[in-house]
Amino acid sequence: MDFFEQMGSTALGSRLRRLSEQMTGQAAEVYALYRLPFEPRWFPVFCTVARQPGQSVGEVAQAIGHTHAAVSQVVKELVRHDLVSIERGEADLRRSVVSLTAKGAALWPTLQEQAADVRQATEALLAESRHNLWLAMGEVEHALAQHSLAHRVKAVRDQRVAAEVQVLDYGPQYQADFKRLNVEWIARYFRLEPADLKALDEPDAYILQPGGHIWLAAYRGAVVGACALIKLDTHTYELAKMAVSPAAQGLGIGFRLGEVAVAQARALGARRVYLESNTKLGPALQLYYKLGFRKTVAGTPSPYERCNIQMELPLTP
Amino acid sequence: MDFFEQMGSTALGSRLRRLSEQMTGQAAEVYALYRLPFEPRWFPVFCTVARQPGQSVGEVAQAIGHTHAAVSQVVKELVRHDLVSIERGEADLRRSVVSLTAKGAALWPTLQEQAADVRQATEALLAESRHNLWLAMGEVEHALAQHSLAHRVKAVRDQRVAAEVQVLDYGPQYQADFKRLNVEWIARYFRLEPADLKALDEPDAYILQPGGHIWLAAYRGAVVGACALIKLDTHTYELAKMAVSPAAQGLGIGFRLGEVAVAQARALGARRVYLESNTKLGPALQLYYKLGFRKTVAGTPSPYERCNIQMELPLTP
DNA sequence: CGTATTATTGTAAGTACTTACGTAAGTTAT
DNA sequence: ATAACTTACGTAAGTACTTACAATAATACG
Repeated sequence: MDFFEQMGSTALGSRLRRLSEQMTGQAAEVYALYRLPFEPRWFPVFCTVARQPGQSVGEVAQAIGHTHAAVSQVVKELVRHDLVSIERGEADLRRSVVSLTAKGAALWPTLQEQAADVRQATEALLAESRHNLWLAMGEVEHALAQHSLAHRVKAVRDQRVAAEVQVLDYGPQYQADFKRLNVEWIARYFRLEPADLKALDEPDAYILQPGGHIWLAAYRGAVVGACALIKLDTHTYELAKMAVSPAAQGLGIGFRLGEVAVAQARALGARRVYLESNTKLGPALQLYYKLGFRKTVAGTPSPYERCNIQMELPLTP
Repeated sequence: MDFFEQMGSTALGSRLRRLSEQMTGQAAEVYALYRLPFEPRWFPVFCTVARQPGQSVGEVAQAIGHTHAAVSQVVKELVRHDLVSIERGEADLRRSVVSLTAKGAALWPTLQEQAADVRQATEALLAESRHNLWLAMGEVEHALAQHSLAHRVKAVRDQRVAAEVQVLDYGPQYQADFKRLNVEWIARYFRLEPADLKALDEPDAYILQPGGHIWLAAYRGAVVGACALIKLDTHTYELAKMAVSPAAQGLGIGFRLGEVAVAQARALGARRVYLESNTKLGPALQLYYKLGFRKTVAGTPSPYERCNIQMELPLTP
């Protein structure tokens, strides 16, 4: 038990499960108290049917928030115990329309009475606490519907990672890293082309001298990302050589590099930033989209075979 | 979903379950986010072992509040994934001592980091709500440990039933009920004896005239319980002919009748109330005990074959 | 010292749901 | 009218635990 205390809310899911098991276990005792030949898990289905007979399996599932499969199974059991009966739908023969049998109808008043007692007891239980469990659950469900847990955790991690990621300006000492990171992904998805090697081996001559820029991203002592901005003409720069090592992908490093490059292009007075990519590279395209790039219709021919999509980001001065 | 709104807290268990499922489902997404080859359900076990290696299966189960069987299964899976290893205990060969493998140890820092992120995210999630779910769960768990749900529901029901149960003084119109209720249980557990029939057929002559009393309990328009007080001598009354119809048992009707009888005995100046019963009748003996009766050592011989236990309640004037 | 009891674990089966999938009935497009 | 699809349902299998039971080791008792 001390696990929960130590882990705190990390184990929220486990703890919810444990409490729900405790509750359902005790629910069985409650039925025993009333000596009803009835299992707790039947309650939602039975109750829904009793209140409004003639609903189909799917409708009941909708009402209680379970799957149709679960309802189907419970209904089967209820039929076995002669508490409900099913008929084919009149207009629609696919539907299984459920209604109470005489035995089920006879049970219903007692069950309602018991439900009222349970309700009063749980309401008293909830009222005992300073923090109302029922309302708290409602709030958490609502919050999770807005942003999933994964989304929230990602936000936390991104913030933590952001503090640890450094974007560095290019220097000759990074040429090897620059080449390694790009070769890594090009070789993984395509074939290295001569045009690649020229720029990767001599970034100074092919990128920086013509008025371009290169950045690298360092994370925990390793260089894990790279990105370049190549000058095409006075008003146009190309975002190229974007690479993040697989181990560091998903940490928002590409986005950070892209932001820096776009900011620099804007500072240099560019009217648009252009890029070429391949539709096979889903996550990369998504990143470009998030940076504001949109697909261009017609395009300049590319020196790279692998490029089958062109995007651009117009910059308003 | 409107089921929850309509049923309110009656469905507390179901709702807890649903929320916990939602949480565990999203937990899987979180692991995917970190690209860890790790399943959420392993977490408590793995974490416990990583923190303090060399614990046995039973000890881990104790720490995380699951059964040893669950831990055994998870450990088996973790072994299959080469994350932990098990050895026989040194002093005690029954114990399965669990520790991390090299691969498991390598995973641990990342997992810790992830856990810290999850914790921060869930804490922010909880902080968003006015009613703190974590604290509310703690309070409810505590409250349920004090009194189980069944106990609470029983209290509610007893109160409701008490208002509907009426204890009636005997009149000739109840002779048939008085006989029926007693014959019912005597015939069920034993054989009717001549002494029974005398008192049941002519309660006036055999119970009331000699200075005794008879009460009946009515519940929802039916007479469902009976009980008599027979005068043995100036200072001693016998509690007898206690009967509650099976359908109404467990509603505290016997206790109500017993209380009335004992109060009357006290009002009549009795020093003790005596009764005879049979050890086969467990619930009845429990009722007598709750009323304050205790087993007597030696006893007067009984006219009834079925009596093998005698109890008495001393009354201080 | 042998036997009865207790402790520790693993395995099987159950629980109350889920997801995945197949079948039959209905609906829409050609 | 036929093909292609969508919908409703039931069945099977999975999930993450549980309880029940069996096997083996340790300990207590006479």
